[in-house]
Amino acid sequence: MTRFTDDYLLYLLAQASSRASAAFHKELAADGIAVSTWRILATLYPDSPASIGELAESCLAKQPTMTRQIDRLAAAGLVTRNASKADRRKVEVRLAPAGRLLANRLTSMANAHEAELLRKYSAAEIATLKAALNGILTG
Amino acid sequence: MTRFTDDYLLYLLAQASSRASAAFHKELAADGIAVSTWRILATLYPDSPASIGELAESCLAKQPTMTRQIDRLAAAGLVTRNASKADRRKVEVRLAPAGRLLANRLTSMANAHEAELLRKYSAAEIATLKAALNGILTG
DNA sequence: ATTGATTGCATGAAAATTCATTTGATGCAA
DNA sequence: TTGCATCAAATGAATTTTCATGCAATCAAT
Repeated sequence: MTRFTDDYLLYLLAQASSRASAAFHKELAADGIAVSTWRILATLYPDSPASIGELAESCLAKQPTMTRQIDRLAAAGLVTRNASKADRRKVEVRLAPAGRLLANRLTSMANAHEAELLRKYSAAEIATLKAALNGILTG
Repeated sequence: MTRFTDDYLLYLLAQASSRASAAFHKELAADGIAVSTWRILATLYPDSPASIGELAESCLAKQPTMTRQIDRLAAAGLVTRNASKADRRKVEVRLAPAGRLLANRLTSMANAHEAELLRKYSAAEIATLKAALNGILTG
């Protein structure tokens, strides 16, 4: 008897996401960088400010988690946090110079890793996969 | 300027996985079922015993986390835990009757949710997506 | 069989995440 | 305006997860 998960798309997606990221996450760990930190920097890079709520959604975390992550990154001088001009309830988070520098390095690593991961696929296959994933996101 | 993440495959994968599962996870929450519980039951269903380590990998958790999850599920009477005959270091976890009953209900819900999610795609598109994801897993 | 290394799981302590709630800001209707 | 519902973020408490480590079973080599 086969397992239920063998043909369950959501399981496949979660496993694929986890395994595809594993090698890169190991590189991050070797650099002492938490995955959550990487996600925040990647979201803000190169110059896209975001609110706490937007960061939480982008980084797959809850809002209180993100508030505390930004506490840490701000204390470390990687991001700045300012009340939004338009709506003072919102916090506008953006990369500080040190954060942009780090993000620049990490995104290079990420691009290299992605290229390696996709090396065995054709451009058409990759485009198909990305389109399908985007379809799930927008559907 | 676009965001780095806009075209980064690993981000796309993680987001797609999270969003595709969100609706079903909400159903689980309404039933008072933790996602981690669901993953364990789904892995064991219908009758596939697994070790703590195998469950951890299948459920995207670390081994100590899984030990504690199984503590809870065993206490709740949903799974049994026995030393493996072949290798007494290993713990053989399997569904208890109550767990199988629950898993049966949840997998039905999961199948219905997946069907709904995939309704707008053709069989060929779905096959392509699954093949690509499997490629990532085995690559 | 004995030694030494490895594997699988358990567990105490620490860290990260989340829940529930609060606080302050905004928008809207009367 | 005033009052009220809503929204964004912060925060204390509790839960969950993870790290570091320990222990017992197995394996490999002699």
